[in-house]
Amino acid sequence: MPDTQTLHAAFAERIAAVLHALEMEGALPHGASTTAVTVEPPRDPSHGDLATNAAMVLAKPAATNPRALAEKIVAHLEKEPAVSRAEIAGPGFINLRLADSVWLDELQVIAALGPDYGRSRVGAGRRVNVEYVSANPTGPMHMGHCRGAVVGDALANLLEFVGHPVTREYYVNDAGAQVDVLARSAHLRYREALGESIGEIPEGLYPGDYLVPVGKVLAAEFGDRFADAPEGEWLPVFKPQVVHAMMDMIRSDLALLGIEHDVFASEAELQGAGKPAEAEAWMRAHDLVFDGVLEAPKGKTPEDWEPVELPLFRATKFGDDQDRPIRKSDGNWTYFGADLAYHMQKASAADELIDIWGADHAGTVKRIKAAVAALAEGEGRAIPFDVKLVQMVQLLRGGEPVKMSKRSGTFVTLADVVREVGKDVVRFTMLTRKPEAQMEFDFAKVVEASKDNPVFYVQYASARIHSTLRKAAAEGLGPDPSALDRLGADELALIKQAAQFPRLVEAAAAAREPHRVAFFLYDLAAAFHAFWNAGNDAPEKRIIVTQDPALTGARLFLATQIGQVIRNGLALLGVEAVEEM
RNA sequence: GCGCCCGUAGCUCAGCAGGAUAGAGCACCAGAUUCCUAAUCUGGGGGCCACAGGUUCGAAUCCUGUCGGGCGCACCA
Repeated sequence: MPDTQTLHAAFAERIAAVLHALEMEGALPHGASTTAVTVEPPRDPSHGDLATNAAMVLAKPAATNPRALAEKIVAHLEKEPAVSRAEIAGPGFINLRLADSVWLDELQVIAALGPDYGRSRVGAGRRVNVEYVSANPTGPMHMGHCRGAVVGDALANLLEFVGHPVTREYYVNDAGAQVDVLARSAHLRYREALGESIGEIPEGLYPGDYLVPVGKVLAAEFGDRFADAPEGEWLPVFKPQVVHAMMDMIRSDLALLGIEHDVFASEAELQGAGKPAEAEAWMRAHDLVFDGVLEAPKGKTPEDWEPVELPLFRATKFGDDQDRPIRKSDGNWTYFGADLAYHMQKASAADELIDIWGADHAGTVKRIKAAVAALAEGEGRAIPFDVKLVQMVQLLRGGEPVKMSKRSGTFVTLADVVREVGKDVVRFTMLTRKPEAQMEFDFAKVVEASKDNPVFYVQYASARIHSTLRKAAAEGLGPDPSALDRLGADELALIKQAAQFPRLVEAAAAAREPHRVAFFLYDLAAAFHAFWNAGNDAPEKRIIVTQDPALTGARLFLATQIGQVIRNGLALLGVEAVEEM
């Protein structure tokens, strides 16, 4: 079953076989490196369906010139039945044109594999842990979290699709000072629920209304027992409860986007289980942590700077600018100290790690990468680790910036946005820009029903295909592959474009760039619309040609498979393919 | 002062682990279209890929430096 063999991979193998044959003939030296040989579709379709640089790369080791070598390669390739033409071009490229049957067969492959078309095994079962969102559990999700959530989720989908077992993980920062603030804020709401007039929420506490119901729950559970009690009594009781309530809220916000994590890792539990201490011991045993004194920061020295001896991780040994403290002078773990232990924990159950962070955390990338590198060195195994930084999203409404401030509690929540424009629009839009570039999200534009709006444009292609199928069915016509040879050049071009999907998926997964799928879909939708539009002027080019059922069947079959590829691509993005609009 | 990201058409952005003449959309220009397969279509102009070096058969892509923009630089999270 060639379910993992993409068309392009198959041809890459055939070309490799040709090179091997040439080696046996003595035209190529034994053991010449072929790693630089590429087999890929040329940018300009007039150059053919596939091109290889083999002759250029291997000319030097073969002690000949590229064109001479190319001729030998071409002689072999021309014998391949699937190759209709092989020619030498430019400095020594070999351009291949594939037989039409190859593409028509690919259409059948799409039909046979359905939702699995594009699935691959290149991930080879390597376990990947993708940590994303990880918003502090101090309030509802707002739009600042949205992009990372979508990018992380789509990336997880993509990695799964190419054969990685994926763990979707959320790190809950429930051990720091901000959750104390949260618990204090909740305590105020608790007193409010007991009938006390609390007035303005004091500076430094969370003012959001979302804590009101939490206060009521606490009041119902504890009565007035903690109303006037010292903080030391209620804080340890309130904190886990409030965090739990926040996480419930966050989970339901994420569910609106169709996001569900496999693991919620609690920083407090991690610390409670002594993981940071274990990590420190391991690091000390490997001479990766030592007691030392930090230099004052260069450039701007804080007034209250004083040298203190702290346990430091040797981050500089792994490319960071500074060694990093893992514990504070009060003995508590630093955020980094806990995070280091957390990454060790993740690495113990995965072969590769990916973190999706907001760009505001860019400054801490080096230290965590250093930590994982140190772990890898200590364990003597490679631990591939990527930190993807996601830039902030500027919210606009008709071109005007939407201001939000967490302090005043007027931030735009994710739930509001999803309610206003819909999950699919949010998800797709977040993927229409590479994550490391800033983007704008304009409420007016993302719901526009026009060609300028990629979400609409792709969805419309899907809807159009389905409406055509419905119309055909009403006339007693349906997809039928028995006369695919009736399809012409325009149709073949469309198939060729759709057939790039498996290759694109692998490339997007390898580069960890799910946005490539969104761009691919936009291009494919554009090609389909152009195909469709040809029928406006020339009725014989329409998909449904009532007087020619055989041709109609073939075109409906084609349209169905294009729709399948669009559906598969959208599924990776977590967007549903609509059947009508 | 240092680090990270970005710099591609007037604007918003792609550019597939280095490939052939750098691509889309918007805007602009010129045509077509009132058709019903609703939410237009076809074509065109427009570029020193920020700049300068380097690596090599070949660079928007990799390396170094410069300039410009954004973000970050605590024992914070």
